[in-house]
Amino acid sequence: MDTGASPTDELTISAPHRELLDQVLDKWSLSILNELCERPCRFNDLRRAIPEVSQKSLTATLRRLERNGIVGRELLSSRPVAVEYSITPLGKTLRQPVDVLLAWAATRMPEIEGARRAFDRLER
Amino acid sequence: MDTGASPTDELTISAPHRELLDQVLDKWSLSILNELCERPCRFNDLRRAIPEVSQKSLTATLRRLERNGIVGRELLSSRPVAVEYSITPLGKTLRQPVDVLLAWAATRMPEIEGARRAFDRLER
DNA sequence: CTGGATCCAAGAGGATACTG
DNA sequence: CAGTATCCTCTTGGATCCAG
Repeated sequence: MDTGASPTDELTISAPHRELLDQVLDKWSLSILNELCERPCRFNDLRRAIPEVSQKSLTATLRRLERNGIVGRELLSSRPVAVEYSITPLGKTLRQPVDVLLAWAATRMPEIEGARRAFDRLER
Repeated sequence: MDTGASPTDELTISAPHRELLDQVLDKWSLSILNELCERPCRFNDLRRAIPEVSQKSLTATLRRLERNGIVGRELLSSRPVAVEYSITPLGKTLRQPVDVLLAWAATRMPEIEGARRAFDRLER
């Protein structure tokens, strides 16, 4: 495997890409994706699974993910309204890149914590 | 090394990891990394390279990246003060995961724009 | 049960002025 | 040149109440 990066610069970042990643990698999206990758969930299932998120933020995040085609929303019944959220095929393709990122975070965390301590020590 | 996590959920997200990714993938970090991956830069070089960022945000982002060991800061002279920012070895390890993410964004962008249009059409 | 509407507090971030 | 300090605005997000 070639880690030598592309000869030119694959890393160039455009505004639309930045915006997309902002929408998809925001504070709660990863936790939601994590839940929905395991099983479809109703609204309150997600609230229970991620207790720190407020109802408002959960609604907003789900709407955003739905708009971007990452999660699907299905009306199940309509008397005591039931809604089921699930991951879409497109959403599943996001998992591998995110896993790479999480793996990086996990591996490098000790180094980074060391850097933080060194920085804080000097800066004080 | 196995931390005891089940083999199927690599995607589990912990608070420290989330926080780390927030610090390192925020609005301006990717553009800064992009510049510094090509060459070390002085403060105003970066301002010119990324005209949309304010001085305040640039300072804050550089400080944060420096604290996390992603960029280095070197005082060059001291009469008309000169400072050079550069990517660290740790910072370079971030490039591959970010590239994977950007590649995802680039390939999936058409699909996502389609999803957005469909959503907006129905919701209106 | 799902989620819209409203109010409010806290933080992010821009503009400007000033300093070593 | 490379910031720091201040002010001020705008957004984000929590809490609460209400509706289909």
